[in-house]
Amino acid sequence: MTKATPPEPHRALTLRDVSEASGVSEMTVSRVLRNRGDVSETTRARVLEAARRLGYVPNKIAGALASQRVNLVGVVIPSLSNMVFPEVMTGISKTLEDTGLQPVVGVSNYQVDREEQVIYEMLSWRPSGLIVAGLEHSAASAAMLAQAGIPIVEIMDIDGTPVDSMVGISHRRAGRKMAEAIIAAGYRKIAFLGTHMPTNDHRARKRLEGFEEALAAAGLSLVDREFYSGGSALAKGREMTETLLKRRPDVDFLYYSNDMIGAGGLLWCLEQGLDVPGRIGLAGFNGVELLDGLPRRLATMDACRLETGVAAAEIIAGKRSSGVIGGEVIEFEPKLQPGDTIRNL
Amino acid sequence: MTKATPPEPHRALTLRDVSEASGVSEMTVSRVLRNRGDVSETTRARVLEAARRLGYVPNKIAGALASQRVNLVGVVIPSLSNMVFPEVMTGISKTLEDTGLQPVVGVSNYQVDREEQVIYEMLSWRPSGLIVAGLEHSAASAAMLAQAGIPIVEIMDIDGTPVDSMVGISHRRAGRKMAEAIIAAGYRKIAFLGTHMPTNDHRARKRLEGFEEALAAAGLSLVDREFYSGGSALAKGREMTETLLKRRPDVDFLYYSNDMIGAGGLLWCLEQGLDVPGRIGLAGFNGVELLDGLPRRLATMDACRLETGVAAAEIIAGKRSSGVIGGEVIEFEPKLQPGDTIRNL
DNA sequence: CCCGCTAATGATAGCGCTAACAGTGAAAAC
DNA sequence: GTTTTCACTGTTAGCGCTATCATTAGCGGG
Repeated sequence: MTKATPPEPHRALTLRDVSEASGVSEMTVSRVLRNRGDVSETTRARVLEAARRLGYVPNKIAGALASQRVNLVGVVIPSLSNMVFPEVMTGISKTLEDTGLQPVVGVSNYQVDREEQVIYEMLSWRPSGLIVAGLEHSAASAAMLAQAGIPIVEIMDIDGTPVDSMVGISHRRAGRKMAEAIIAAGYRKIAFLGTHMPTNDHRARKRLEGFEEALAAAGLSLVDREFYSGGSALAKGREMTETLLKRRPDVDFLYYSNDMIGAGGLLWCLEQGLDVPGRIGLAGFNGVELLDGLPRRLATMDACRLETGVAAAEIIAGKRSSGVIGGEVIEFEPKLQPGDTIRNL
Repeated sequence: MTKATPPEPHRALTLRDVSEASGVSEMTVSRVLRNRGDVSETTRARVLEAARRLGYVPNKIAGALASQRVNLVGVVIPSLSNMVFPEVMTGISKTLEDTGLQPVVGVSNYQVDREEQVIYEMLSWRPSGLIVAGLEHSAASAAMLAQAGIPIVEIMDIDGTPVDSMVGISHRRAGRKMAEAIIAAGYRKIAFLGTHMPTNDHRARKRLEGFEEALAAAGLSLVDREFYSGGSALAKGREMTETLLKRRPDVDFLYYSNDMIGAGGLLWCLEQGLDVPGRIGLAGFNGVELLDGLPRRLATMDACRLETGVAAAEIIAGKRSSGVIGGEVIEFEPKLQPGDTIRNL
């Protein structure tokens, strides 16, 4: 801890400073800096030079208040650390890039009350739109969203009723589809491994519900299940798989609630020399990039995260002029990626 | 795309609406909503009830302009998708939680000009402080930061001169330390595998420089090197390792610029039945959680990301009253985690 | 030579909130 | 009874910018 360069104490610069330095009115400076209205080339050059020389940075707070326009789009997601939301963010950022809108991220940690705070905080900055992960919110959150008077897009789940618009896949249907593929491949003693329920991960829950529905429709039911929470997902997948297979050696398929624990399980099975997918099959969910590097490719189901981000951002940016002004519903079709861990049909 | 509940067109509520609904002045409403100054219990209750009933959300734009205070802390990082920045964010968020400050993330994609834009955008919202990853910025960025008049903390690298404060580890030293451990363990034909240089990943570059310095000091030099860019890091690690070992079968140590490609390499080596760490040793960098689930634990070096986030946030929040007002320098000591892929000394 | 027009610039009035100060009434002190 | 005090509430004046309208100069046409 030593002393370095202490920043000089500065009164923050305002339009007036630039205006005085360039000999024109504040209004003209404002016009130059925003490229709005007619300004002569010479004035423009003089103003820009002065602004640059002084190191002027406009005050958007004042600008936003005066113009009643804020170029921000709030994005409320449960977590940054599980690889799935960053990809949605990529889609959002890319789409917003050429619209002058800027995404602002808030993280709710899968907690309803935290989400409520984040939404409140975001709305208090009067953004141009809000993208929220999931359809399940506290009553207060839902009320705020409905009242906000801006486009709201709920993403990554469409099994429910949106406040305004929604974009994503049906997790219930994704679970069903996976179960059908597994059954069709001839597996019968199927177990589930996932995050500890009931968490507030509604999407994982719906997936499992859909999965069990499809099993039931085929006269089957889950043979066993194993849950975890916290820790390294890869390591947990490994442990859970070992535990479960020790308990029920007859199981012939392991359905994981996400790819990370699935990858852990796959590594364990391969180490044990188990015949995958002959003796036992495995499948995860999400289609994370990581899987490409595994010794064998885990069967999974793509959640269309990039597309979801893109479509959500398009709705906010008004790029998707379908005539409808709000309340759009866009469903993507999750694609099964059979990989190498499920028998060929 | 169907029609759902269209949000009713609302004129946004203001303090005046709440004030009229509760029969007190706007000022009193403001006081209640901010818990500031003396307000009688009965008035407070009336105001809160009215605010709640109307669904009032304060306008922070106006509040910030009037009070000249913004409870935002800008965080500028190169990427969200490589697992390392989310952990820094965790440290920042947790530390800021009870200070009333809110982190706002901006992503620069390892591009200098993009970083400049993001910094400009952030500063234009007049945040209470700014946390920026790295010490290398464009001249314009550096000037803006120096002028901003708010605490600036550059993180994750201390090999250079900060604008104001800096927190992190010395990557040069981390590279050196790893090289020394490898040499001490008796490895002599050492190769490097990493991201394609020169990227704008200055930290990886400095690590390699330190690494080569230490090799040189022991009379050694890199036997070979291999670079990649883009794609699944795990898969790339696998490919690069194969390529490199086919080219130079005599190599006895592989130093990876990050854990993800290291993990890919490790998986490949194990599949090939190579004797790790006897015949060949491996090491990565970063200490990602993922590694815990691998069949063998990759040697790595912890970058103290959580601590870095915490300390940076503390500086901004003024929690670290070391007497010094700015220009703090906090260095963390990267810890070697030998794992199972480097011979015991 | 005046009119009408356009291009360029300036003056004025807020945006919705809060800091700072100015009351107000009732209880406490003299 | 009068003054002081204190707890509470209201009034005023901006914060730094932009929307809107007003003004000026320049210029070609009749």
